[in-house]
Amino acid sequence: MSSDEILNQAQEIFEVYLEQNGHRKTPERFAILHEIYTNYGHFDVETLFSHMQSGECRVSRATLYNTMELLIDCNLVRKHQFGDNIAQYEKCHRVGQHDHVIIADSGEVLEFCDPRIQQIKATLEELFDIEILHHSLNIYARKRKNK
Amino acid sequence: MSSDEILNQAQEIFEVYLEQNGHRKTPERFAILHEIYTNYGHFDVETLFSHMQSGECRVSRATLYNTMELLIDCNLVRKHQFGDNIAQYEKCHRVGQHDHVIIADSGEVLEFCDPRIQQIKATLEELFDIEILHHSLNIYARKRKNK
DNA sequence: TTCTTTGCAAATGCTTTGCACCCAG
DNA sequence: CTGGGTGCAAAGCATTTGCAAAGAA
Repeated sequence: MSSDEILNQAQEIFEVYLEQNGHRKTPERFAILHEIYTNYGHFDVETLFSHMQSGECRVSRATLYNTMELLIDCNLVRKHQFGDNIAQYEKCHRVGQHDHVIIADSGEVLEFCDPRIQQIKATLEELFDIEILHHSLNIYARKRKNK
Repeated sequence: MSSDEILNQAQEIFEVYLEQNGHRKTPERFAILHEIYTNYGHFDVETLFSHMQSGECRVSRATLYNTMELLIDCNLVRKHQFGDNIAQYEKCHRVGQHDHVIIADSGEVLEFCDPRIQQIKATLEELFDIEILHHSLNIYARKRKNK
């Protein structure tokens, strides 16, 4: 599936979500979705804000924060807190469940997916009699120096 | 090992750490360590602050934040970010590596330890040629309703 | 005495909120 | 039209910082 198709699907999902929840389909909301799905893997609100300031549709920080909540609510975006207190966001439509390796020096974020996580979750659900909603696994590491 | 012994060991570790790194052994620092090791599992700075205000040794928030860094540096305390942007801390001397289940409704924190995490980490170190420093795995769940 | 540490209060930086104006429905 | 949405600026809140005073070495 091309990234255009992914964007289109995301827009459709967002539209349906907005309709079903009685929210208006404003140009700002779609501009934000478009920006996110066109340009980023992981990002923070400030980056998004400054990029969109130099674009055609300028939105305020307030609108960005509002819209992020909507996008999170309809599973088009996920929110992370990687240690510092700047929230990081990530688009997540059709992106398989994965986890993160954060490189200490550079802040670079790698992604991986290990099936053993699912096994652990299954064990926990039984052990604690809980229903797992989601999880976050972050590995903090540094690159090996000696080759 | 009793909790008194754990406290004593922690104090000793802290003392050695302070000496070796040219930090002074102030009463505030030991009062904070004592408060943490006597009273909490997980806690945030504000809780610690207000509890210590009503105690004998009153410390400022600034000192609390400073001291938390020292304690983290010598592995007597760990820092978490469970989603919101209030940092949560946890004492960790002689507490085996473990991870967390956060119950959505109540905010209750359960602990667990699964050896498969270590296996995953070993795999990742090889895969990405990195040296893993630490990790954080948080499972967000809700309690099963029907019994 | 010396120089780190403390405490206070002000500053910072991310995020939220209040409110007047605007526009999707 | 009408009420939800937007932008702006102000407010909130956790955390950090500057600086004078305190006190550990």
